[in-house]
Amino acid sequence: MSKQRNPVSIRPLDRAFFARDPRRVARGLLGKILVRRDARKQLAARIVEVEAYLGENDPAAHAFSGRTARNAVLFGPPGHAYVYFIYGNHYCLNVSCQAEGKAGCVLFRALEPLNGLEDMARARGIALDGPKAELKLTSGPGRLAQAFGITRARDNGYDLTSNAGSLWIGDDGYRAPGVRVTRRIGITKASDKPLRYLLEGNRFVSGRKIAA
DNA sequence: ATATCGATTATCT
DNA sequence: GATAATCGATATG
Repeated sequence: MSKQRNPVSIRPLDRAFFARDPRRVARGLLGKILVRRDARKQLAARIVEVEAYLGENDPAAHAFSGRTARNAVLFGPPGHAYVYFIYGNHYCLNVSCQAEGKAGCVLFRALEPLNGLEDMARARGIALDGPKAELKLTSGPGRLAQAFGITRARDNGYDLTSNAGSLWIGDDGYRAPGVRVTRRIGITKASDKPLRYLLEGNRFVSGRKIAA
């Protein structure tokens, strides 16, 4: 009778995990799991690509020009969802970091779907034909938000640190194999800084081409 | 295979 | 009035 640990148990990340520099949080989030649970669905997906945004010190960050109605969550406590709407079409999910008044955050760019793939496909409006279709479920910030039903009205400001909630982030003990760091995607300001973190070789990482 | 482009709206200047 | 932390479709080699 050796000590046994349930391999599928997932522990929520606590507030202290997010109360650090966004670069540390971004690295730490790789390999963790985003969970959506409501009456109808149980969605889970492993975090394979993220970007750090450094608050008021970072020209590419939404918080760069100070607090507004839109980015207020970033100036609040760590571990809360910051959801914004972009290009008239897409929602993107971030988690607030650092501390109250320090508006760092991490953008979720790609996930590897683990559970509830059929529900994700339905939310995305696509068919789950083959292994290739899975790649279109959660590879990209807009795609993963749609797959998880994330909207600003529903999720902005939501506390992501409780596994009693409908949206949270957990650790199942998985250890990230290799982490690669590149420039951030799709931004015009401070685009040279190495603040994008991804799991090396993971096929769910967004964007075929990598800018070093 | 990569490149370019239109969609569509909240937010800020 | 311009812009944007994107996506999917279309064009082209």
